[in-house]
Amino acid sequence: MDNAVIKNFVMEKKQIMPIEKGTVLAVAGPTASGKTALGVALARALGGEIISADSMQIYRGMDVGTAKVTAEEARGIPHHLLDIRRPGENFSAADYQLLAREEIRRLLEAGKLPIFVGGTGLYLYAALYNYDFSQGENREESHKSRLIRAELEKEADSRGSRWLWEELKKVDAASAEKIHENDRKRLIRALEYHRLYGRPISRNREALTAPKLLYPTRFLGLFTQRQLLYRRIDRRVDQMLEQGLEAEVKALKNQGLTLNSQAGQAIGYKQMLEYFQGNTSYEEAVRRIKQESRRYAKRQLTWFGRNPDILWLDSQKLGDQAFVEGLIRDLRPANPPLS
RNA sequence: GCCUUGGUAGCUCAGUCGGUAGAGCAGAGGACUGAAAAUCCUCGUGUCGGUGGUUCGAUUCCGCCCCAAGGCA
Repeated sequence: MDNAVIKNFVMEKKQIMPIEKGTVLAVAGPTASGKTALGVALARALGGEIISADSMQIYRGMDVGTAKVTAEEARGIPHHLLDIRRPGENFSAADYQLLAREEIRRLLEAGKLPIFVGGTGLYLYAALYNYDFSQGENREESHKSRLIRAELEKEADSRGSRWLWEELKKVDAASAEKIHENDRKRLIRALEYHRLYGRPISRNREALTAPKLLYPTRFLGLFTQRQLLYRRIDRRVDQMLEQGLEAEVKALKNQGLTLNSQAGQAIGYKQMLEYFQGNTSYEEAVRRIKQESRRYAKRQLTWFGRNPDILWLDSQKLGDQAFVEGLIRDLRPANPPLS
């Protein structure tokens, strides 16, 4: 009944070695597993700063619904890549990659430990591994890419996604083989890529199958027994409602947040917007928020579960002061020898 | 008390003119290289309310019992 993650859950204390200079730390895990608090604790103890890896916390004004760190929780630790877009603005994994790597460079130069904290797998991997989005093209091209995408979107509407798949097969058989004919988004991206750059998105097969870490990285994952995690998620959604989720979404709606924007797709926001439109009852909206959050957590576990670089920690032990102190002691860089 | 209609997968229900059953939702597993809190794929055995009878064979027909909803007293 329990997921694959538990199989990797063989954390032994002795596996944790002190971090060396130039290392990047990352804390991953499903929603509501305690990443935020652990990140702050590690940052305080190890001289680090946090780089958020969360596709929705980048939006200003989306606070309680995304469980963004509060000033109190941050305890003076700087958090980066939070609140960097207005809801309604678009943002991509490639944008994130660029910004995140900049942050890494900056922090390492300043002698700080960069600590990634977040649950968006693609963002985390885009920053840390050799993911290649063919970034670095100029503005014009990004504009062009948007046009191409809109065009493909239109064609898909009239001809169906099967047609997309046939098109892709003609120009990039390797991708067509990997992408299911119903997976419209990925089909469109693959075609868009080909039309834009004239080469298949699958060109770099080794990087695709065996991604490599770009920095010495210590990857921690938080594991929680499924039932317990679900209970925590349900409870947290209730807390969000108490903390004013409804008012937050209403305010954003008044500022123009809609269901078709990227930000409007966020769990909690989407369902509240639907409720405001009169499509669902309040109770139904709340039920869906909890359910979608649970499903999301499950997908996150699938995403991180197979990663052999991740060292899994039992999130239940995070409440145990001694456990956290022990973890910090193990991670703390060996003191330079008394010269 | 009598009549009617139901009792089938966690939930809502379909179905078997008698050969032990299937959808939706829920749930589980998986994929993921410019939307990723997005997008997509795969997975359905349950004393067919209980009990007796008819039958080679009953969840399906018949009797009785239990439970629920509605109606009549």
